[in-house]
Amino acid sequence: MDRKQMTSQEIRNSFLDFFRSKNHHIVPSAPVVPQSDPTLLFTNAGMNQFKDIFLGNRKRTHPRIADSQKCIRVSGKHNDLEEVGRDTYHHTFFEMLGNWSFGDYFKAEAIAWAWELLVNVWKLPKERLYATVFGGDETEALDRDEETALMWQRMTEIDPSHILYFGKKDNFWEMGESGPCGPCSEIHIDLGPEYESFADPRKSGVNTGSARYIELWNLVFIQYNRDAAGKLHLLPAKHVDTGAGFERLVAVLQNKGSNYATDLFAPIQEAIADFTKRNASEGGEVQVGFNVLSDHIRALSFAIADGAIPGNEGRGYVLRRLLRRAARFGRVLGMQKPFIYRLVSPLSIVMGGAYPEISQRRDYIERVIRAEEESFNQTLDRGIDIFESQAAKILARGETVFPGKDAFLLHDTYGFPLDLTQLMAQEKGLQVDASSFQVEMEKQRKRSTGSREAVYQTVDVDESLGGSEFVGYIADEIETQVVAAEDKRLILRETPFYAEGGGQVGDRGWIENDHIRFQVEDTKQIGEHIVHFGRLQEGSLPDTGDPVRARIDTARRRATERNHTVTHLLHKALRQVLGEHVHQAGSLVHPDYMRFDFTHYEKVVETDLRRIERIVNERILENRKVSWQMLPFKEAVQKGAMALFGEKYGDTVRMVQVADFSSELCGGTHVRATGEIGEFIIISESAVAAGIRRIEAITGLGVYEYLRSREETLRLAGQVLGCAVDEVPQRIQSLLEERKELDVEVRNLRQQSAREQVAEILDQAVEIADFRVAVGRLETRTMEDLKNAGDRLRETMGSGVGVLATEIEGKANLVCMVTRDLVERYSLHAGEIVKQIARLAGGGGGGSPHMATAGAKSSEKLSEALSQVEKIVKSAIEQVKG
RNA sequence: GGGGCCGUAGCUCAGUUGGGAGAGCGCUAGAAUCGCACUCUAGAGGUCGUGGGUUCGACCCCCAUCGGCUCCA
Repeated sequence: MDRKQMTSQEIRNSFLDFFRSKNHHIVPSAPVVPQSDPTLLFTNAGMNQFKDIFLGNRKRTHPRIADSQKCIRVSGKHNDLEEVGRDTYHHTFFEMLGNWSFGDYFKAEAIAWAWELLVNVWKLPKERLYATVFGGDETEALDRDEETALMWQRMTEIDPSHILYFGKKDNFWEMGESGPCGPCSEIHIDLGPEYESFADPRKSGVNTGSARYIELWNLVFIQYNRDAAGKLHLLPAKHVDTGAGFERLVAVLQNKGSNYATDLFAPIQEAIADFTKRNASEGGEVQVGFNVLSDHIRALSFAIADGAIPGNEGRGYVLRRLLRRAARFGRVLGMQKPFIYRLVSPLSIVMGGAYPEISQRRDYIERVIRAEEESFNQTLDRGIDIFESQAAKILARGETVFPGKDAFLLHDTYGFPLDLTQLMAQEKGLQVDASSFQVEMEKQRKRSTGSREAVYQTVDVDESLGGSEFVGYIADEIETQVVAAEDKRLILRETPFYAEGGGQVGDRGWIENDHIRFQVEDTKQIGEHIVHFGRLQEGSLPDTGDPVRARIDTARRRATERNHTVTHLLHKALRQVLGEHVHQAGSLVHPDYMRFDFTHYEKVVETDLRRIERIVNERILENRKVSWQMLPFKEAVQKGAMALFGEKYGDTVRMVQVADFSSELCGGTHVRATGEIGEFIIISESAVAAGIRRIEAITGLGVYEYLRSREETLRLAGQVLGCAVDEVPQRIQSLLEERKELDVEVRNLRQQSAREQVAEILDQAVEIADFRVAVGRLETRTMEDLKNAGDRLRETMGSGVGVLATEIEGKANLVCMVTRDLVERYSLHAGEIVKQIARLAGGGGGGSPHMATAGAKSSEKLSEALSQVEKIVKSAIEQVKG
């Protein structure tokens, strides 16, 4: 093949340039961590960010769009994590090139352009290209997609014998259980016989799993909507959704047999070779290790850059698993200490150009990865300890099998990987029972098969009335019309209600007219509609078009605004005091308080907190003007507006400014001038996760109430202590000291009293055989005292049995002592003796041979029981003698 | 979302049918030394994660809850 070799960067750009020339609007990649889709762990396909358009929840902004989308896939039917790194083309992180038509062009253009780009621009040999077409499905009553096949023949120079039909599994695309779907057409390339992975080439071909034929591009023609019942309906507007796996494309265009050999991975692999002094060409597990590390570092870095953090659930747990798998292969390469974080640097060189978040957040990504590597080492150390003691037991029994159950326990409870267990077992000459391990694993899978189906919320709206214009920046109430009404949900043409977003909670309030009164409890955005959730207090559900007055709870909104604006002040103050590495990592703006999460590697010291608090309060006192404007994204960034990483912004953005101090992109509502905030205090500073701190604070009347209640508490303390408020700490100090002295004194007195009482009881002791039995009641306050008295008795009586009793809160308490010599000589057992006494008193007890305690609910029969002690001891001795 | 394990002294952890809260390291003081380290002796330090319940009695059993670790989705 004669072709100028393009770099990956050039290939990416040429794709975008090509579609730009076909009137496509180029958009940036959405974050890999979805901001507003809880059904999705990670962005896993190019179409994710356009889902709402397909569902009809959001209007298109452009009829034609193209982009390169970063994606992460770690589980799913064709993506087993354990396989990544073992072949040449599966990845956890990949880029998906795509072009879209929203109700604009359809099959013909999609096919023609794909062909043009592959053959004319990228110069791929046309005789090696194949096209697959949907072959119909009887159960769905769908015909063969002959239209598409015909277009391939007419519009391209493809070899007609290379047009192949496949079934629903390969050539019918669906988003989920329900929703938009349609047939698709894939383009595959034959890399040549040298890539054949089957012994018998006759079995090989497109869609057989042979490494020789690989898919380059999938063109999806969305023309149906599957309803909840599973039935297909033709869509009024047809869409095109295409996806080309970037890494494969680069491998093909750069003539490499493996994605890992392309310039996307090579620099990372070189760095690995440099650190480990090993070489991927050694093959086997070493090569797999190189692949795994260079793959996983991409997924980890991009996810962390977009705001995800390793943790123990959800997407955080996915990251943790990726890192641990990488670390495990690091060990294969002889690396015991953290080093994976050092791969962020070569990655940033490769990808930093196309995705600046990687180079900009490099330090932070490295810190997060390193911390996680260190924590994994701890997990391993713990696992090794457990394995060693387990293995020692097995060896001691002379066995050679390490039970699968134990291996599973190590894996399940302590996170110790099976292959490590196997390796360590081997070194000790043990064999892990892998099949019973798998049995346990299967049980666990069955246990947790909690079906979680994706639920897509949609709303039916009469589009002719327009819908959901937010006017809340300037108005608290407005006369408008109902656009849609459902049980507990209302949509208006215009609304002053702020929908939950950007950390700010949704507004509450009322929607009413002469006939109805609807109380709004929360406001949320679904697609492009602002939905008012609440309940009808009066009247019945309004009709579409009915006039209503919408009115927010202004007191609540004003309080929320104070907390929102102060978030911006705090953000800026944090950066001034702690440094520019501080980035917002989440926030909650509530009427009662605000919560602000930000990136910072250590606890914020008290003096810094006070400085931050002071800066914010100074800005409040200066009563600076707060203003906002809509402007193009690029312009806003040029003006120095702070944008959040991982946040998806449109072309035009809203910039909120606090005069000469802060400037942020933000859709939330704010006070008009900082003076409205009143006052600001930080309530707490804490850790959320490694590298993320959280500040909680309050403003306005909240501060007043907080300080008032503190003041009241302090005042009460002073009152109780009988001193001035200022003297409270001192007073407490001296009281504590006094208390300590009294404690000592009381203890001495009690001991003295116990000594006297014990001496008296000892005087009245009875001789049995060659020892004494002392029985008596005394006055003590606690069980502790009684036990101490017992100790005293045993120490002074030399050889004997002592039973002491007391009454505490109406209950009988007993303690029985037997001196050591009697325990040995007569096998006397204090526990047994006390049990019998307690039974007589209507209670229970027990203990060790030399000391035991017992009790009963009432002390009524106590004296009677004590009178039997002598008898009980005697019979105990006789049993031994006899 | 469903499981498993763990929260005991400043740190690492023991604590076995429910019957007096422990060890090692660290800390303080003393002995020894010219001084330090080592050593020896003594001591301080515990709401046994939190809240309920069962029991005469709970670190231990039951329920709830919070936090950490971990596996599966």
